[in-house]
Order: sequence, then structure tokens, then C-alpha cells
Amino acid sequence: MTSPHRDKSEVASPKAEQILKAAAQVFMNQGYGSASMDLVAREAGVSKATVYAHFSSKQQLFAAIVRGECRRHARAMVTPDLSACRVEEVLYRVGANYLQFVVRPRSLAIFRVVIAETPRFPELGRIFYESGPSVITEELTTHLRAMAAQGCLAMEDPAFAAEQFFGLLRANLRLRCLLGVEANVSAESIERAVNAAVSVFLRAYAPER
Amino acid sequence: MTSPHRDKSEVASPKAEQILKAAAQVFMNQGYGSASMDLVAREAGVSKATVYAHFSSKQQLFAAIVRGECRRHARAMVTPDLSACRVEEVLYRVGANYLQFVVRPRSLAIFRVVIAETPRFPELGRIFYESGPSVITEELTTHLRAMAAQGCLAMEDPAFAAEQFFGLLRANLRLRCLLGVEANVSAESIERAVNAAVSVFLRAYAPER
DNA sequence: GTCTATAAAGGGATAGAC
DNA sequence: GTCTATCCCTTTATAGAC
Repeated sequence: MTSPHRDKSEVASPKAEQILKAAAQVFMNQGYGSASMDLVAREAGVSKATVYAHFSSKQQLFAAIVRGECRRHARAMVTPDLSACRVEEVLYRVGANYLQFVVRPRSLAIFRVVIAETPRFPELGRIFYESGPSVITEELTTHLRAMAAQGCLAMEDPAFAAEQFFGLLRANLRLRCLLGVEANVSAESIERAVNAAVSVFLRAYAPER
Repeated sequence: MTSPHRDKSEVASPKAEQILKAAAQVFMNQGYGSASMDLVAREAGVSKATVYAHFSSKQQLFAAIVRGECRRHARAMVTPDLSACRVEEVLYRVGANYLQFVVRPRSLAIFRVVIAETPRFPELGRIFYESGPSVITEELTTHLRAMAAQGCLAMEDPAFAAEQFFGLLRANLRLRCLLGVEANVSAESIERAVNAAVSVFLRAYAPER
């Protein structure tokens, strides 16, 4: 660490970035197995040898892409400025942020390929979980725990309740997106799903009166 | 329809069955793109030419497998003998049946590959949805609607509530299975998830007193 | 229908010039 | 680091014998 640069994997050369960007498209469009390094090179506008100069194998290139997407997820998952919010508002904003994110085409595409390849790349499944679902579940759990301590909510296991909230939120919406049944999710249907999830969650976990 | 046989696709020749069975294993283990017809033939104990004598291409073989699995799903999704049950019991039994099914390794494997290939085989995603999630959602919707009419539940949109119930049920459990974070799901954790989902759902949709 | 053998193309990965 | 050219293997799919 003699240079002021943060990390080699974050400040890659322009060519490496160019390859990563093209490869991400190729892997997400074709799936890992059907994607070819030839196409990656062509899309990146470089030769195949150059691709291999930066990434030692197809597997490593794929891993680099998934890692990069996971970093982006970890950033996107955090909902800003929640500290001073009431219960409903925390749930609503966390929920809307999450649901909008997961139904985006790019999120669906990376999810598809990570899920598909997890049996062959177990590490990537774990990284994905810990960069996305785990991050946001822990964030919500913290808030729920605080609110339960204040008496605004009544629950025994805030972490479990947080997971229930995300399930409630997704309902079958993401499933339909993944299966191509629901092509474009309108802002209205997201808002409706979030409102409905918040409503059910609050009725279920309201303290006894 | 001059023969008593049900359908050519259901009563295939023994060789075709043998090929389908082996191919299902190969596609689920390797993913569509990485699976090879060579391996399918080897696993089936036949020559590659024989595979092509029964299925005209890799794509068609894959489609035949997914269709077959979807038929099995449609059968497995139906929960028997619910007509005379109380609300909790319907929810509990539908939920337990569903959750046990979706965390099974084979269910996860077919889900992975269908999700992954939906962009290239849009029809298969649709078939999958209509054979599994759609079937069971409609089943539960029917029960919820009847109960709402009886006044045991208070909800405006039973179909939407049914989807919420399945989301609540899955929470992050299937996600963890898909991502390899949770290897083997114990019967206890399934029971706990089902009980928790039923409990939340009933508290949220109980009629006003 | 089923096999062996092979065609024709494309796959991942590398050598060597610059 | 980047290219061209190529190695070597596997791929999908088929021809032709039986």
C-alpha cells in the first residue's frame, strides 16, 4: 500500500473496465454457460488475448462481475435518513427503495445468473446474499428492535419479522418479473405493494391495546 | 384419439423416458448452457444419435423437461381435503405443503434453470408460473374469498392477499436456499415459518370486532 | 430405432510478434 | 499490454451401416 489508490479491484485500468462492462452485458444476456469469451472480446472491442491479459479465465471474469454488482447492491440497499422516522415511514421507505431496486431489469438479470450458477460457484451466492438481502434485513432489524424496545411494536424476533416484511413486500411480484409474466412494473403497482405490506405488517405487529 | 392412451407426451417410449430422466439431471446439474448433449447421451446410456432421434434439438429436449416438471408441480401444488377446514387450518396446510415443496433440492434446481433461461425461452417461464405459483394462488384465493364472504376474514382483494401470504411464507427462506446460504431446511424451521406466516396473516386480516 | 463415425462450427486458452 | 493467429478440445447435429 504505497500508493494513495484505494484498491486495485476498484481502480482498474480503463481497458479492464471496458471489458468488465461488456462482459457484464454478455453474461447477463446469455447466461454463464452460453456466454463466450469471443463475444465478450468482440463487445468490448478488444482481442480475446487482451481479455485474458486482464482476467485469467472465464470463471474469474464472471466472479469479478458478480463481485462488482454486489458492491453496487450493498450501496443501493441502504435507505438514507431514517433515523428520525416513525414506524410507518421507516417501513414505507425501506420497502419502496428495496422493491424498486429488485424489479429493475439489471437487478433481475444479475439475480438470474447468480441463482443459476450458485451450485457451481457457491461463494458467489454467499457474497450476493451478504451484499443485498442480508444488508437490508439487518438494517430493518435494527429499526424494528429499537421500536419494539420503545413499545411501538410487539414482536419476539425482530430479525425474523424483518424477513417476513420483505417477503410480504415481494409477494409474487418479483417472481412474475423473473418468469417474464410481468414485463414492466408500474410505479403504481410498486406503491400499492409497499402500502399493502406496511399495512399488514403494522396490523400484525401492533402492540396490544 | 383412436387409442386408449392419454397423450403421446405422457406415454413416451421407454427410451424417451430414459433420456428425459437423464437429461433432467444433466440440465439441473449443469445449467442449460453448460449442459452437453454428449453428457445427456452418456448418462442415459444411449448414443447421441438416439437422443436426436427422439428430440430434434437441445432446445426441444430442454423444453420437454421443463414441461414435464411443470406438470408435476401442478399436481404437487394442490392441497387435498380442504373443503371443511377452518381458516387457520386452510392457511396452515396450504402453507406447509407449498413451503415443503419449494425448498426441496429438485424444486430449487428446476426453479434455477427456468429462471435463468426465461429470457431465451419466454414460453417456459410463463408455463412454469401457470403450473405452480398461479395454481396455488388461485386455490388459496378461492378459499379466502369464501371466508371473506362468511365474515371470518376482512379483505378487499383476496387474490392480492393470497400472494401476500405466499410471500410471507417464503420470507427469505427460499432465497437463502437458492443462494446456497441455507443448505438443508429442517422440518422445524418450516413449521415455524408456516406458523408465523399464518399468525401474521390472521392478525392482519381479522375482521374488526 | 439404434449404433459408430464424422462433419462443421465454436469453445477456452495461449504463443509470439510488436 | 495488445494484437493476430492458432492450438486443441468440445460442441451440436447428421450420415450411413445395421
